[in-house]
Amino acid sequence: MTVRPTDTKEEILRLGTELIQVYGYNAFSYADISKKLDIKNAAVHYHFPGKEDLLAGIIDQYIQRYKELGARINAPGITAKQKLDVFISRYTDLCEQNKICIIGSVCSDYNTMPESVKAKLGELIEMVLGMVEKVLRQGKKTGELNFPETARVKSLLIMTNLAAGVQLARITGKKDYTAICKSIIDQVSV
Amino acid sequence: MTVRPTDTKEEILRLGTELIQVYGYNAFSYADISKKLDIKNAAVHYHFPGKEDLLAGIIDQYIQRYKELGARINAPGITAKQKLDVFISRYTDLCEQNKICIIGSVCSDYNTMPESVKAKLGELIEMVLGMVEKVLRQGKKTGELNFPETARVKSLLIMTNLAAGVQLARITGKKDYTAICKSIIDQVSV
DNA sequence: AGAAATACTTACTACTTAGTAAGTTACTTT
DNA sequence: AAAGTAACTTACTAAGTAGTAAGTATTTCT
Repeated sequence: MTVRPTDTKEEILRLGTELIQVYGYNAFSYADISKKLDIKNAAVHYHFPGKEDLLAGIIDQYIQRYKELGARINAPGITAKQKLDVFISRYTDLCEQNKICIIGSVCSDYNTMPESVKAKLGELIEMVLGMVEKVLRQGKKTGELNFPETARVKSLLIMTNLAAGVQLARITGKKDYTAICKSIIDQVSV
Repeated sequence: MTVRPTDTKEEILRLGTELIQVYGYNAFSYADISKKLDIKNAAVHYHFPGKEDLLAGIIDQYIQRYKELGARINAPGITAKQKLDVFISRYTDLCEQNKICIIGSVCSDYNTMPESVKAKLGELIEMVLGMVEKVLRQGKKTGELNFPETARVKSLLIMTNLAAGVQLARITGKKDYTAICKSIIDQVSV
């Protein structure tokens, strides 16, 4: 088992993710990727034959990372509030880099995507919502958190606040995003 | 004052708006517009020299319509809750047509836009937020509505719920959007 | 009636787009 | 050592992109 000579494929995924978060899916081309990585555009096609394959790969990687996050979160000794903070901080990180969530970004172009990618995106969203829902439900059960809505609906409210919050921050500034985050915490605090 | 022989310019604005709401700003071309309106693509360029001029025109029209909405809302005899419903129903209409809010749509492509359009988009958002904020503040004052946050922050929370709610509905279905709307109302009810 | 403006069409250009087929290099397996 | 495979590059194509210059028909102004 030798060290991989190159990790071009991973670099493409990384840059592709960034381009979606910064400029949007239909606003970047294979040329943008190949130029920045100093490879030929055919090299990008070698790893991801079509642009939809690249998008599928990016979403797959996102799903994988959320799964890892889920495993980390389930370690003992972490409070529900801390778990919720983990989700919020992912969006805060995006906000600070002037990026937006890929789900929100790709959603604008949703109707230009093939069914296979639409399904993958649905899988990702349901996973994230399910994870937040679980944290909320458990937090409510142990008395750590409190809110009048069901855990499912509260997860919808929180995730829409965060997703649109980072989008808004781009235009009106980060102050609004900060206020949103503070309110999310306040709303579930006992 | 005669009847305009054609209203091509308005048809372009209408179709452009629809294309942004359905496919996204960077996913449609002047050819999409000219084909559907059965005109030549140069005719679109005649009315809107560049694509950014078209986007600016679309946002201007949006601002105009929100101003009209604001005037209608200020008529006597309308309760704060009814006013809030007017805003919500605009998003509900979008949701039913599988469209998303142009603000949310264009936000993905924000960094591909010229400064002039960015400024216009900021103007639109501040206007909408300001209008919702005003409704909330007045409703709280008269005792019609109640919420722990400031009117500004509550308007941020509601608008992010709605904007991301219609985006989400595209992928996970309209049921989630309906639940979000119900919660928004419940949260401000006394 | 003549001039000017409006709202286009015709006919194009330069460029970018995703995508491909065939060749090259270097490492790995047999 | 030969064959195969992985990871590319070279060199191209067909289609689409925004955008323009010049011409035309129709209405409006003077």
